[in-house]
Amino acid sequence: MNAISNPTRQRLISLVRLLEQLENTGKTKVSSAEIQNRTGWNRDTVRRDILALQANCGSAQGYEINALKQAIRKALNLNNAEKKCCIVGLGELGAALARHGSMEGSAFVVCAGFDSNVNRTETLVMPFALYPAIRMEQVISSEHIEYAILATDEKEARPMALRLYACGIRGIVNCTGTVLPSYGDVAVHNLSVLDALQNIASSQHNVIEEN
Amino acid sequence: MNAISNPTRQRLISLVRLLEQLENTGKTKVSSAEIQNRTGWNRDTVRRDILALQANCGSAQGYEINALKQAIRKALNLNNAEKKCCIVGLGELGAALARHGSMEGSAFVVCAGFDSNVNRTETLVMPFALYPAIRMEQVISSEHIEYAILATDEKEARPMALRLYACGIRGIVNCTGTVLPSYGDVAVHNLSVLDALQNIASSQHNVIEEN
DNA sequence: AGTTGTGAAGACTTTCACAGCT
DNA sequence: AGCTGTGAAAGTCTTCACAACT
Repeated sequence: MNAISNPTRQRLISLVRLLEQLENTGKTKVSSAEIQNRTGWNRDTVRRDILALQANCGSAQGYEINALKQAIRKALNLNNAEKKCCIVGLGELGAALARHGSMEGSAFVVCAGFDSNVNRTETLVMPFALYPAIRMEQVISSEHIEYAILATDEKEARPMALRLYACGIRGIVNCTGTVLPSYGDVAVHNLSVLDALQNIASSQHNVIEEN
Repeated sequence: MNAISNPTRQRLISLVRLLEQLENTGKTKVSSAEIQNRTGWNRDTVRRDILALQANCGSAQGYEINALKQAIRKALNLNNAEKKCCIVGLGELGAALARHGSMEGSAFVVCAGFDSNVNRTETLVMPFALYPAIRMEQVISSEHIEYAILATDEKEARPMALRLYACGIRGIVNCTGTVLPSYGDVAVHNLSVLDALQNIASSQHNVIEEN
């Protein structure tokens, strides 16, 4: 029972999305070469990733899309009962992430939102319950919420994260600019548009210097 | 002139943010151990990362924060003239990213927004010019825009990306759910809250299975 | 005690090369 | 021709261990 490595897991998670998009075009088979075209990942790497699933869904005509999708979901535990999450911080970004909700069809459901501005929680209309931040620990515990999407402004990010660390949550997706560490059993994943821009720009800079 | 590796570059970019936050608390020195506490990165890795800068800003009392920050910025080309970017797709998410703008103080400036819905470009108020999507290629070229933040809905993501590939841009930060590859000289960085959630959840799943 | 800097070892990932199959 | 599956090689990254210094 080989564990699936981190890089492989990240690619497989994206691959599920790609497979869904390919299915919508009516395709039923896909080759590692086509996946390479669509994602930029080397085809050998793609085959190794799929091999790690031990799913046996490939043939000389390529992989069976539906079988592969199910195998990934099963291996990564992504088709189980709905995992509850909440959004912390209902500013413009938090509200956009909440409504934008590309979560449908996923194993996750947003079931609560918190903001320290009571005005915000009383006037916003969302398809889930909103609470003042002071009730956060209580609601997370009573509703058995496991994941948080953190979208406060930068100043509130650390204090809110410290509260989240302490209330039995399993993971945080941090959409604030503040860098936050994982803490004990609480996994943190930092997302930042600016970091992404800087990564692209500086990697191109270094490429130029190599020549 | 050793090139800086990808993992190192990503950490250094986040490290700059952390250093800024530490500076705001009045600190002037920081050790690799404290960086480990704040980020979760192993302290040996932190030291190696900083060593790659060849900046010589460490002593037995730790690193000089300001010198380290400048060294990273210089090595990664993050303090140069403003690099222009645009936002493609001005739905709720695009608008939030535009205004939320944690870009101030960075090497980037948003200077245009595009949407295929003319209503949107005419009624939204932003601190930069808005254009109908049909003018995208023309504006990107005439304004010398180098980077794009893609925030359309999923259906528009691929066609918009294909247009961006073709108009001389250097990089795209893709905030749509659609997986997009880098293409030629155009680097793409995919950002997804759902992917981040799934990563956290499935990594914890695998940890449990290992026991 | 603490710190950085660094060679060496270890662990991990990707890529190559090719067998076997359609 | 195409494809997957896979051992082996190559490449990359992290961690260990410790010298040198405050």
